[in-house]
Amino acid sequence: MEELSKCYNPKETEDIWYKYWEEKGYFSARYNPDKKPFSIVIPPPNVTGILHMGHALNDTIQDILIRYHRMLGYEALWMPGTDHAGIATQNVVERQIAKEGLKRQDLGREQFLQRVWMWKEQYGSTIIRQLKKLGASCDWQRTRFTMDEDYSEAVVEVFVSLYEKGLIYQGNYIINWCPRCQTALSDEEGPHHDIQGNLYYLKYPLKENPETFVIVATTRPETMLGDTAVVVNPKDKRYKKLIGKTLVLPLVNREISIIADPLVDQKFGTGAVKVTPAHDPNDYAMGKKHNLEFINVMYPDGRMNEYAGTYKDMDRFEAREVIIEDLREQKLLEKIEPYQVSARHCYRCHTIIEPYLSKQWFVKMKPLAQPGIEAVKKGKIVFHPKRWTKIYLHWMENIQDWCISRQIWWGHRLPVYYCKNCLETNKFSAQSQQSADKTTRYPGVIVSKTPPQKCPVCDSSDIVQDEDVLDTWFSSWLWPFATFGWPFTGTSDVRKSEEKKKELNYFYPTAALVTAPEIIFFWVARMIMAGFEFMGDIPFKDVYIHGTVRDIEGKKMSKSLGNVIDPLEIINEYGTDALRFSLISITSQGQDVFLSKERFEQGRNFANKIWNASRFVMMNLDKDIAKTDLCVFFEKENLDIPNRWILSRFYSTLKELNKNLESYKFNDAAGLLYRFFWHEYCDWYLEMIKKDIKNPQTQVVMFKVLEKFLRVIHPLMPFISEEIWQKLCSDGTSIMIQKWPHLQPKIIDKKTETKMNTVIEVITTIRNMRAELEVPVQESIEAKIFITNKAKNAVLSSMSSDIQNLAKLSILNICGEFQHAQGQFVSVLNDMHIVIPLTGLADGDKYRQRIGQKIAKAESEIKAKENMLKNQAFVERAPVEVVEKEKNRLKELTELLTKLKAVKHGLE
RNA sequence: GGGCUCAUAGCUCAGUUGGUUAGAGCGUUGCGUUGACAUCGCAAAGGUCAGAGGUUCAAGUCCUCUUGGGCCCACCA
Repeated sequence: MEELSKCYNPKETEDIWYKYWEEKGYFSARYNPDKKPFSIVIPPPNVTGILHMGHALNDTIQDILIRYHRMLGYEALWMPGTDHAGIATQNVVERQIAKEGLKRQDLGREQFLQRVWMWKEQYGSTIIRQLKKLGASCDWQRTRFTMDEDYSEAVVEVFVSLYEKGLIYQGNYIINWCPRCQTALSDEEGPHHDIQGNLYYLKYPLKENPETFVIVATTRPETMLGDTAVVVNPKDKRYKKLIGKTLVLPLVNREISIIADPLVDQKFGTGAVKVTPAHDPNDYAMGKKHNLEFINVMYPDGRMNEYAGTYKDMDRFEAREVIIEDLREQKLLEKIEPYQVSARHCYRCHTIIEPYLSKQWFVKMKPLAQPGIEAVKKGKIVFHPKRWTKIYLHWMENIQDWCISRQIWWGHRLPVYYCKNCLETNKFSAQSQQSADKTTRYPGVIVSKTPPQKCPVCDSSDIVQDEDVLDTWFSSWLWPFATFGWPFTGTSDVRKSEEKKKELNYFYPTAALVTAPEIIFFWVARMIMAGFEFMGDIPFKDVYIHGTVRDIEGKKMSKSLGNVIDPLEIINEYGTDALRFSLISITSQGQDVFLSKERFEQGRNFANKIWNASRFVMMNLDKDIAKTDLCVFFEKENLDIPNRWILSRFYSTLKELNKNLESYKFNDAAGLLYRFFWHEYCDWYLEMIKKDIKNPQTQVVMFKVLEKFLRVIHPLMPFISEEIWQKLCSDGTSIMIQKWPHLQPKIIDKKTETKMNTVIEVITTIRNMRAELEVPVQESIEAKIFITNKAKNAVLSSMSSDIQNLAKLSILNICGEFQHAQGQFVSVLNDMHIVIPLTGLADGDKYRQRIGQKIAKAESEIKAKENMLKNQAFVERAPVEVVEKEKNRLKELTELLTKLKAVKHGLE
């Protein structure tokens, strides 16, 4: 065994051990029929990602689960990888080329994509390197990327399969359009946020009588240029007579009619609603229902188009201002009221989304959701904490179709091809889109896994591929099985693909999915749907949802707010184990995590404590002690109280620890280990055995408990546990591959724990008395303990030298019946009197006061208990044990009070 | 509009199915550095558990309402 330096220095060891683990292949997992599988797929971080606290928390939890199960003897696989993150990555590269004064259109699709791949090669593994710093024990050889060739095959397979089942369709609908990213988005990608806007009341003149108006209220007046009707409630008396009449739309002078629909709320605004079918989902539905015209008045970039007349080329918000001014001039503006509007925003660039009519591809979700709903209801998939179940189910039960086409370049291109000839031929013929036949459902549209050489309908070879790419989540939702190589079409090597299938069967379904609440809909729910659809089974059994990492003020950590605490900085300053331990210990079940830098000191201090205690043990440990078998040793039953106690405490702790880890209570696990090691092993056990440290039984127990502690702390603090393990138990193997300690219920010994508690209480009481008497630590004093209980007397007698040591006593007498005497300081501890002679010590003012306080407290408690027991209802209705307990407690209190009073009396 | 979540010591938070005297870390106060650790030790102070009502023999814990934070969902122009 080597000398250890005085402080734990994480920087010197972490990288070395990480490299060692990786080189030894300890992270890799493969098909192994002799072991049970335990697998987790990482929520793939964006390739553009850099490690933030959210990742640090998320991945620490997963690493704990993986390391724990690996030690339990499972074949533990943690599947790593990154997500191509369509819009996010495209934005990053666009910004990069913007520095060269270029737009992606300047480069053209192919060249631009080349630049993205270059970027990915250069920076795409940043987050992987950072995960390694965190100690993540992923099977890196398997690292997947959602744009890998074989992964792309999975995406195509899925698209074609869903299309053939009729679950993917194309159509013109109002979708969420980001004018900045210039792409369609799914509903999930356009979260609602309130903005302060206005409700504008516009006057639309009646054709037959331009001096009378219908007043409509709108929050987006610029859309009025595309209005094709005004709708009122048929029951609305104000407008009944006007239904069917014609209005002249101001500014554009187009005639629109007044129609009636019961959906209109008479109480809102004026009760008359302008209808812009091409710019609002409700209006769209209204337009469909009443056969209205759809007039799109904007370009994709949010500027007004040729249908906007004189407002052409103005930005939508500029147009809003100008239109309002123009209406005001024409006296067609009734009023403007401030109004809070809830508007969707692009989740990538936060631009206000424009509901926009366009032709997109959609997935029919209702049929896919059904098995996912049942699985959760039946408990085949369990959310932790439970409350997310409801949120998941609510979303699944109200699921909307998923817009999956994106008008960007970076991503999986749709496996959709167009036969120009067919498109041309069918242009003017009214085509039924209801056809069940996948080849004729959309004339001219060919959906195919491989690019078709010629059109199956007309044989033309004038075929082009759809320009759009798929939503990133359309590839992510396949992650739990596509990462294993599904659908295994890529290789012609049959044996290899058989092997891959075997692996998938072995590791799928995965054990748990660990993630933050933000992506339950984006990802978790969709993975469940894809799992059922393509694997016929759940993708994971447990979903553990942890909290969001926030700053100390409760704000979400984000770069733009500048409130981030960089995990790498913490690693640099305090060490990885400190980061991991601190993060875990403040994460209670799914509650958000409020972080400040100081929190990491606790982790660092704990690491240092482990380090120094280990150093102490190693300095005092005889060689070869490691070989002694603890069990045999324990069987002899000749262990003294401290040794029995610490063993019992270890196994008691282990029992709780196992429970906590199984139920995802990581903060409890961390707290348990912290308290055990610091306050039991170090504060009491090591202090107690110091005086006789060469005692052979102590040597063994001291070593064994430390060694086992290192194993159980390893999943939380992998580096320091390895570093010490290597020095303490140097048989050349890593702690990573050791067995998790086997629970030994026989060693849990509550009697010994009780005995030791008595000793601890006695010592604490004497220390307290010393402090009150202001006796310096160096000064040894005399003390007596009076106890009539023979068993307790025996315990204290056998431990008297320990008590003397830890309470710094020169003489300790353990006697029977308490005798009152003058000039002594007496404390009453349960059934014991603890006495310090006052000769040469400060007078007992403080002490007299203290006794008075204790008497008052005992009296008030006794009164409460007496009242409780006098209460007939309590005695009759409470369980017998509880009543018994209260009676005993009252008895104890009464005895205590008698003693306290006697002591006080003796003082006077 | 609907839903979730939080409010416990000066600060940040634990507190299982209701059952003795409500816990931890940090901070505060006092004492302490000859050999594991000052990233430390010993001891202490500090709480009418947000407010009101209810259920119960018994409420920090269950129910209702109120107040104040945070979050999510939602087609009311």
